[in-house]
Amino acid sequence: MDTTDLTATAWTALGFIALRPRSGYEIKQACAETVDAYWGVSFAQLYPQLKRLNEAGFITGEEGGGGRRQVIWHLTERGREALDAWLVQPPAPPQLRDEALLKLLFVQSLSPDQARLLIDAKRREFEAWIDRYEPGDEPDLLRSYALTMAQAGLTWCDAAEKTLAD
Amino acid sequence: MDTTDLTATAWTALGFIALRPRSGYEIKQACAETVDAYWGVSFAQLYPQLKRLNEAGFITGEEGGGGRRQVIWHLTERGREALDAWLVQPPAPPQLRDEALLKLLFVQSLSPDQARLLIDAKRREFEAWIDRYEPGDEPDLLRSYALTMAQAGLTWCDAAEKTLAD
DNA sequence: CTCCTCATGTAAGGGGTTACATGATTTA
DNA sequence: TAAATCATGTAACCCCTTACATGAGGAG
Repeated sequence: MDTTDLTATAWTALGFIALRPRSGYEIKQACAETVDAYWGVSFAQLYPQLKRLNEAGFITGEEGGGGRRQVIWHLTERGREALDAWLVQPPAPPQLRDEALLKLLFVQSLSPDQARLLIDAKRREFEAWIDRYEPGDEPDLLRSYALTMAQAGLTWCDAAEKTLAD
Repeated sequence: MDTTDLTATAWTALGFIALRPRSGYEIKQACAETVDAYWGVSFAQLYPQLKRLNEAGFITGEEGGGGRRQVIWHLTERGREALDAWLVQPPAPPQLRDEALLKLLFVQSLSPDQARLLIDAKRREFEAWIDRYEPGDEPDLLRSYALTMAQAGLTWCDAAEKTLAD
């Protein structure tokens, strides 16, 4: 009933369960395949939150039929309502922490060599994104987001190195 | 001596002090003007960390001469060495949490209207970035980073809305 | 028979945010 | 003289991460 103690991780889990019934392990996998880059989820947060979602009556557990022990979570009607209510609330402002950019601020005027190293690090990062979120078959807004940003990042890397060359 | 208990906030403060001597309040201001968007710093973290930097011998405090009570922090030689050592270490991978994108994942196939609202929210965010990091006089790598990303974000918003129109 | 993957959890610690508390000084 | 800004700090809480713990099933 009291949804105040649900963390963002809980809503993430609820969202994936709404797409189709899953185990906690599968939710983690789904995160890794989709929102990984801008939304981290760890088991240590996931399992306790699943328990809370269950207590709140938003999901129900079903023992998996396979040989391995697992619990498949299903969305309840109340869970659907709670999820819909959460989805229409204005999203929290994005939070990011990028140590490379912070360091770049401090070295950009002092040491062009170190600045170049930091830019290289970011370049590899963006290239990894592009590899990872390669264009797929179906149109996916998140995939295209990651790709657009990564491509822009590479453009910035080129420009930044050119700036340093002066 | 023991630098292990210094948080990223401490290194941020040290970096700004290295640029020129400042008070804690001025460090906060400098963050707000530069790294704000991708590196949050709060007073509650800042002041204790300044105390630790002082205990470690990385900075020394000087009572401000003005009417108001304030401490101006100066970088020591050891502080410079520690900062340089930190700067050359490989930067930690960036961490971001964007609730809008998470919600978008869950509504993109179900409710185009809600998806449009989320895209609008991101659009306003990017526009705010562009206003805030308006091109300045001197070439600044961080400013251009923010602007490049914001512009790419707007491009994505347009494309995403077009995708939804189908 | 060993190792990797599947699968679910617990314990401890850490960095960060929000809220609270205080007081002087400038501005309207 | 009231309000906004300057300026420093503390207390409580919260979410997350890392590390640890356990055990079964499949692959080689």
